[in-house]
Amino acid sequence: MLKALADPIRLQLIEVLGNGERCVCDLTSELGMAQSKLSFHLKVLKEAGLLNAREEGRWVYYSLEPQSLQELRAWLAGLASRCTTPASPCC
Amino acid sequence: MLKALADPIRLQLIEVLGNGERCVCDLTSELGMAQSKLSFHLKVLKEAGLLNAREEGRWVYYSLEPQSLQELRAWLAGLASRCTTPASPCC
DNA sequence: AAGATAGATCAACTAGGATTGATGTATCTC
DNA sequence: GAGATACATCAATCCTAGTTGATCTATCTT
Repeated sequence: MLKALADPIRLQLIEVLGNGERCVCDLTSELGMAQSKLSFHLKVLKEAGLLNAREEGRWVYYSLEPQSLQELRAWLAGLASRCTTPASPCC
Repeated sequence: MLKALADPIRLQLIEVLGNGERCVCDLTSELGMAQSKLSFHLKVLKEAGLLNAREEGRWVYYSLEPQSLQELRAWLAGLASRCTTPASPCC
């Protein structure tokens, strides 16, 4: 999942979709990028569980999956809660 | 920063350091990996602002930087708060 | 049914990041 | 000072992930 987030184009997509659902053609024109490229990155994000796809006729609407965002936040919270324990003196 | 997290070895490091500060030699033996490899990944994480390094004599202790974790959580929270807006009908 | 449009998929190419082994630097012990 | 240990860095190789252009499928219009 984190791997999916680690690409500038996909981050851009996440930011845009952070403002709400969008159809692919919107995204294509908004980001001005080759359609196959966009499609590739959407697929990566979707397979990582970060996006929902809603098909409607010949259009597809993508949106962020809030649950996976929540998972990430919980993970980070867990790390933050324990990470300040000092090391026992080494070797 | 997300790019730094997007590597299985670095994730392992993050998980271990999530339990508290560790010295490099600890990490080397715990993860059973080449020292140069470990050093490379620690550097990536440090340059991303995710780790602190505390030098003490000839040892170096690494720990997570809670502030950067907090930044990430805030970012995710922002995304989650707005992402459910439905798309306006397309094209 | 023919043509157009939205979007996915594929194969070939490319490039950036990871691994490896060797070397460098600093600190410690004796 | 000599040797050992902890860690960082470097150059060369390798590999995976992204890009591109073409093609494919499905849906819509007329």
